[in-house]
Amino acid sequence: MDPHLLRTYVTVARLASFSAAAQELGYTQSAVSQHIAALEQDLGAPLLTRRPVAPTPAGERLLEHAGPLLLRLDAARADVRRTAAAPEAGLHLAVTPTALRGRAAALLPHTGVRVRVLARAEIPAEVATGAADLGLVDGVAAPNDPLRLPDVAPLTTRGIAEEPVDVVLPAGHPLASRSGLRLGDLVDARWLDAPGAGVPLEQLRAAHGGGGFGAALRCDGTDVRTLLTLAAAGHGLTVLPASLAADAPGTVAVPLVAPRLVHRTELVHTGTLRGPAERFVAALAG
Amino acid sequence: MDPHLLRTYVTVARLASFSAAAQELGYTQSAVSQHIAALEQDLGAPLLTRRPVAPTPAGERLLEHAGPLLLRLDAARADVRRTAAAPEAGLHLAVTPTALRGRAAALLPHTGVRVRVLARAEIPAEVATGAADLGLVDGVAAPNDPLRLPDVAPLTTRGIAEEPVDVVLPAGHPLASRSGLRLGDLVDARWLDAPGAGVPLEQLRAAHGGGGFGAALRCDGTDVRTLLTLAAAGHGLTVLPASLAADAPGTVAVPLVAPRLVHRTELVHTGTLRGPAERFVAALAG
DNA sequence: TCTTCTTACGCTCGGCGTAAGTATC
DNA sequence: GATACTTACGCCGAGCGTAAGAAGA
Repeated sequence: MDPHLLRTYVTVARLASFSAAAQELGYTQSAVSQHIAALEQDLGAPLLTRRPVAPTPAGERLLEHAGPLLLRLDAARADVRRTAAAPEAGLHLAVTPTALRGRAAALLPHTGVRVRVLARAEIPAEVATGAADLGLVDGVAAPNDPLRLPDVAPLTTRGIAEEPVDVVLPAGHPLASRSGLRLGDLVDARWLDAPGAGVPLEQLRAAHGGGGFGAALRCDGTDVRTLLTLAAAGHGLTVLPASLAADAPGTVAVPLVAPRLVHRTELVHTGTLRGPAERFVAALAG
Repeated sequence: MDPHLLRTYVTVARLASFSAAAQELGYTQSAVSQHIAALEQDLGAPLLTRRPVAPTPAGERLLEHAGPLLLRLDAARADVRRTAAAPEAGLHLAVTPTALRGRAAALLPHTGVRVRVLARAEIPAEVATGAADLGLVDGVAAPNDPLRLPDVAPLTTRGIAEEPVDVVLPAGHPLASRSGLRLGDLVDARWLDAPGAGVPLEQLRAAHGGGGFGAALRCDGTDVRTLLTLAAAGHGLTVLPASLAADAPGTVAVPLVAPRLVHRTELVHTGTLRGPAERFVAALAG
């Protein structure tokens, strides 16, 4: 299971074509054919049907494994090189849309910072592969409970902030006058599913334990303003950290009182911090 | 980063010797030397000091990555082969010491079953690499909260049982007459650390949020009886599922009432179940 | 001086490209 | 018959072993 062969395989599967994959990878189409044949021989099972080119059941399984594997391989290489290389001058941050606020924002150095806003699930990979020095991720969890992040590599996480969670309702919503809301009362409400910008419904479903939280509208991307616009227009509910939910026009923020949940922000980094990243983390801790 | 080179590297690091690693791997010592040189060139950094042979900082990082990487590689290969191969006749279970009870035990087929009792952390790897068809893992968690298992490969987990958690005290302990105990009152107690046999202190620490739970005595292995003997002798406290804690001689089991925690048992398997494993899971679900 | 890793060198085999073959649409 | 994957074959380089070299204990 040479990583090269694996990479060829995922490319072929993605493009559903040997010749297109060959072109993308800079091989001849013959070489790609030989790669796939070698993999199939090694694993003792056909991985692709030809004409049309599509993964077999065994191939589907391999595809599920291949992504994380190649990612981890990249992460390992990046981590080792970074450990050995001289610390860089700049500071690259990868953050979720609602994670960079408060102390973290205040303590950011004033020069040499680059910030990338990404969806929650992409942050660990970004940090692991060295595309970012530090990640800031947020989400809802039980108090003092760490967030559940995809583990693409051995990363260190540390909670840096917790605050109450508000439910965002359109102004005039029947529940908008309540002083507190229980998640159980909202299981069957219309919800906005915006895993990139807001809190994934999955996390609410997990916190409540079980089903419900059907998505009325799906919103991709990392723009919180759009999410709030949709909430104000009554397309569904969403949750936000209390300090952020307060000043969204056209909406009312009501504290979520049960189950006991907090909006938690975590810092994600590799064990080996140096340069500006190290100073920023030290400042945050001190 | 050829996996072969990686495997050679971890072997050399483990044995702290090129020649010993060569012998173990069936290479000449020259080949091992070339492997390490190739890796170091590829990664652009020295990984080992020679004489004595020990990992450099960069090498330490690589070691952290290498284990999970090679494990995932094994898991991928096993998964693909299993998907393609004919379903096997027997049923291999990998279980933690206190996970195989109740319905799961009752519904087990009467022939062709092999059970291996392992520490919690080893079960996912066992299932992922195909050494077991199914895993049963237990631990404490918030109600309806999934257990946090090391993710070595894309595995499917499903909760199959939850029950109250008891604290096991030696008979005559000052707190033994209480009707319920709060975890917060026990932070500074003497605890038994038996990650293989019982609930890891780490999980209690996480549930309580913060420090404490110092280990008075460490007990390795997967034998619950020994753990209870130690508890009865007053070497420290431990927690167990209520149904199990009740009948341990020389001890008193007191329900843990806060924070709200449950002893949860989960089924771990790959997506592709067949043969006896599939029937067993279906029986458990139905 | 002995042990242990490194380097030199030659051989073999793996892997790529060219080109011919074959199967499907 | 055109398109797209497979197979044949030759070439080059990667990787292994043998053996000589170097460096530390």
